[in-house]
Amino acid sequence: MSVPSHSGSRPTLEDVAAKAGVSRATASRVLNASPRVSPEAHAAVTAAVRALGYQPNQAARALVTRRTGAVAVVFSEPEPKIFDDPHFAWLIRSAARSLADADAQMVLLLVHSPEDLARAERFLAGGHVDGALVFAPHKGDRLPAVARGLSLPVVYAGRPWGALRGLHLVDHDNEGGGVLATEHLISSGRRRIGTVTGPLDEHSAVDRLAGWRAATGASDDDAALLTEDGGFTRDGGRRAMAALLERVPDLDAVFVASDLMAAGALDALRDAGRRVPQDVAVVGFDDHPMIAPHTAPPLTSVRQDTGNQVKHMVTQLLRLLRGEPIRARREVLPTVLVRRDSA
Amino acid sequence: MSVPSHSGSRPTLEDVAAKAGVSRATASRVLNASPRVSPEAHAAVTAAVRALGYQPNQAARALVTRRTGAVAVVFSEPEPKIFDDPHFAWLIRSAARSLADADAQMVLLLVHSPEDLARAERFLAGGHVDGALVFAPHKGDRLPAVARGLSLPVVYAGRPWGALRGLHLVDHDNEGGGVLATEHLISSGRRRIGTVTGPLDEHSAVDRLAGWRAATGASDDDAALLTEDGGFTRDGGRRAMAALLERVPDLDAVFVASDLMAAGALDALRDAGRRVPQDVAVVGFDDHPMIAPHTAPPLTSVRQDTGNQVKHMVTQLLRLLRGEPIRARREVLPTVLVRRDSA
DNA sequence: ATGCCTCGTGAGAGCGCTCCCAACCAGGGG
DNA sequence: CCCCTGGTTGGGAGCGCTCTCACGAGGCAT
Repeated sequence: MSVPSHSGSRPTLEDVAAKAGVSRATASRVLNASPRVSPEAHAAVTAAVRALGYQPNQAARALVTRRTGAVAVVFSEPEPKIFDDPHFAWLIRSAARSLADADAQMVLLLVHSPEDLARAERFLAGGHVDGALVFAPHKGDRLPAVARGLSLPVVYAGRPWGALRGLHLVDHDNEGGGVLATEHLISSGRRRIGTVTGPLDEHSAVDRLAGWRAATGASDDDAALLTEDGGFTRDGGRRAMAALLERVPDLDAVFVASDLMAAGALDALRDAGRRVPQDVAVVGFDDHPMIAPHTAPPLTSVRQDTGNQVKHMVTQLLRLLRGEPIRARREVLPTVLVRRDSA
Repeated sequence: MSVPSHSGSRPTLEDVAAKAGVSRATASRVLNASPRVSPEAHAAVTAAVRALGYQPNQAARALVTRRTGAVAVVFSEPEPKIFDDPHFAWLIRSAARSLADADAQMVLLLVHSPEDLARAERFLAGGHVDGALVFAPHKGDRLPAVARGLSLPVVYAGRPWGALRGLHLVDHDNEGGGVLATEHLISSGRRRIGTVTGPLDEHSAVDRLAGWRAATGASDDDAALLTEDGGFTRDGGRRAMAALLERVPDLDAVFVASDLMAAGALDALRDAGRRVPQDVAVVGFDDHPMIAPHTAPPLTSVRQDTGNQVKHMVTQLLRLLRGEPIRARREVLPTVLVRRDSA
């Protein structure tokens, strides 16, 4: 039964080769754009591919090349967070675009629970993907440790907790951004500058706070007084702002470590009857396109270019996959201040 | 060179079999939970798997089984939409959860442009996935036609445009929901009831409008007067509400076809100095957990259970994949009215 | 004319897995 | 005592592809 092509199923490379009158090897060369193929053979194979509607079998290809062409994008965050915070939508979108541009498939893994983690580990170890982009900012998250044991190329967003040796990551200059924001407030004459921080189990939150601290030169006592955790949520920002206002009535400026929290802070300020920026100046962080330009008043904010960050992560991962020596294991992207009306 | 296991690379089934002292076939049987394996062989293989840290090679498995264990989730929407509208975050999250529960991998495809469409087609045709969940509500979208030519099991969210023959889909009872909302307004004594619709190139928007029309029994003239397109965006909802208010000053109720638009409509009503619900009663649609309970006043809304819809889509797709006869090609999920304070 | 290199090509060996088929080893009935 | 049955096992083919290797044909220098 050496039937060359059973009409029912998808055509194989064998069928293409037969139709083009060349060997399977030559057909494969054409498909993989090998240089050493005669123009005639190339034309014949191309025509056969088109005529047959041939599509390479990815599983067969992956089996021999040991490459799947897919990349996992892993978010390790509590479930509500990932889906309230518009920042994540932005990250997912950026990842989708960057990976599509690189012709890599994006496999999305959302890790909320220990079971999810076990599932993700199994998946990542299973050879389904060539590498992974990991978003796991929280202290105590087991994902980085798990990923490390996997011998899978991984690039992190921001600094994960724990040992950084040998990790590849793309971070933003969070501390520099905090300095930028705070110095802007100082140079516009503000004297009593508070800050609403993110959860301090995330490096980004810690670093932004450090920037504020460095720029204000606050004493330990002042820092304790002028700092309030807003948990990177809108409600948290509102509550933190209200608390700050109560504790420090003469506050005339605040650096809020995310735009989402800043939106909440603006609500709190409005409720308290403070005018922005006349009574209290506000600087946010992220320059989120869906938030910063649309608050009342529009928010002065530290821009972190999320799309760019993800693009760098993809670039770094692709380099890793190609086995190229990587320029910098840890990339730190700059942040800039975008001035609007709130400060 | 018949070296059984080269220590550098991942262990293969061959290695497991050797270590367990059985044949590759028996080892395979254990892994695939075949019944006809002796307890001893089973134990030996299980132990070997654990000892070696064996992970099946998915590519090899996919090559022979012709199954990848992955499902594509395709969103065909203009880029801004997918990422402003919290509804999409909700959909993605639901899909991630349902597919994870089904032990299927989720490959996310975002289609914004013709190039994206071509890429998606190539991907879907390439045998990377066993099936697809498609969200392509807009009239004129080429995706459903493309998908149809692919001989890939597909389940749609809502009714796509074009011929429905042979399509599998899970929809909500949008018209019924529109009736529910409007009758609630009527029964609470409202007489002049307008509606803010979604873009009428989506069936869901058309159906909700039809529900309003059926319940009000509006004449063509009245329908034209009392209807305004809000485009399923917050700003659109605000503008539509403002337009309606201007055109029909004695309006005392409005059915807004999405919560996001309803939030905008509430802004417009506030701007116009109308009290809700005293002057104008408002009913939304979606009962989105991030919006409806948090507006001022909290929104009475028609609940459509998105998580449930996606779960049904996954169930239907899995059935399709197993080759089981499918109960209903077109499932229509009920909607219920959730009363809060806005109507 | 002879050697050598380059170029295009085909044969064939796998990649790691599943699954068909035949072989095997009991034990029980004829 | 032999055959048959039923459960368990291993051999081996084959999924569709890539890639190494060897080979023939031509071009150039010797």
